[in-house]
Order: sequence, then structure tokens, then C-alpha cells
Amino acid sequence: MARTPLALPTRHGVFWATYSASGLARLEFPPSEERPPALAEVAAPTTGMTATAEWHRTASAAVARILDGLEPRQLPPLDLAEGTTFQRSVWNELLRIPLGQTRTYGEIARRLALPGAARAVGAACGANPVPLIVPCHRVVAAGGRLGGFSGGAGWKEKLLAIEQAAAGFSLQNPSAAPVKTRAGGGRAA
DNA sequence: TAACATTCCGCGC
DNA sequence: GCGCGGAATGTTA
Repeated sequence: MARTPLALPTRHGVFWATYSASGLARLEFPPSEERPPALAEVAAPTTGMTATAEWHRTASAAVARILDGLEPRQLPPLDLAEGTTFQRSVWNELLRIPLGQTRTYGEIARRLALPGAARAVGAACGANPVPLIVPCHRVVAAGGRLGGFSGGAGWKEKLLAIEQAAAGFSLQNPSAAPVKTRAGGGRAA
């Protein structure tokens, strides 16, 4: 049911949102941080007030607020039907993470009563079709490492910085956040 | 069966 | 005490 992707311009670039008959089904990050393609690809649903237009309006506002480090006032309906049961459980947990806070993959796994499934949680995060709105960027690896991110690790770091600054945490972490994307062996702290 | 957006334990420095 | 290497664990295509 994937319809035409709609452009979702923000201060950080143009996102692309795809809607199904049930709601927002997919959200894609801008190709590069400051390269709004912005060619004539902006598909406008000119035919009347479809639900899609309304959802897109809601989604645009939500994304804009998130990128400002604010809690979105309202989320569009999400179409997560494509996910497996396990994946939807994970995504549901992600939606419960307060803005400005983070959880580890292991912690999410433990919340699902599957203490050993940290890696599976990571896989589910990677399969998240609606990043940003389902805050997969708030899930980090144990030991202070950042972990991976589908949209690029740079985005993850950036989003966390925005949220933590807005949430009032001391963003000025002098030396405590070296952001080791990948520590050689694994034992970090 | 192979591949992961991980984690933990054991050892060497 | 810190860092590196390897094995384990659960889900998905």
C-alpha cells in the first residue's frame, strides 16, 4: 500500500514520508546532512483532503518538534503492520523512552523478558521503518558506546545531543563521551 | 543456515 | 584497572 513519498522539509534537511492506508509507514532521513535534493519531486496530494494529507501535516509538526528537542504534541497513526511480533514489541518499548533519555539494547531486551536478546533488539531497531518518531536513536550500546544507526551514526549522535540539551541535561560532557562507535573487543566499562 | 545497530567473561599488560 | 579477543544468545531473511 505504499503510496508516493511526500517531502517533509525540516531545518536539518528534507525527510521523506511514505503513507499506507493505515498511517505513516516509513520515514527516511535526508540523503546527506545539508543537501536538500528539493527537485520537483514534491508530490502533492492535490485531490481533496485525504487522510494522508492530514497525517502528513501531523507528522511534519511532530518531526519538527522532535528536531527541536521537544516532545511531539501529536503523532500520526503509524502503520507498523509489516513488523513481526517481536519487532513491534521492541518498537513499543522504544516509544516509552522519555525524551532526552537513553536505554541500552540489553535493557530493552530485559524489559521484554528476554535478557539474552540484546542483539535481536538491535536488529529490530534496524528494522524500524519510522525512525525519529519511534525513537530508535535513544537506544545505545552498553558501556557508553553509541551503537549503530540506520540513518548514520552521525545522525544518532546529533539527535541525542539535541534532545539532551533541550531536556536540560549537561550536554557539556568534557571528556566522558568519546563516542566509541566500535570498541575492538567489547568490554568497555 | 548465516547475519546482526550486543553483551559478558577471561586474560594480558 | 583498562583494553583486547572470543563465545553466547535471540530473531530474521
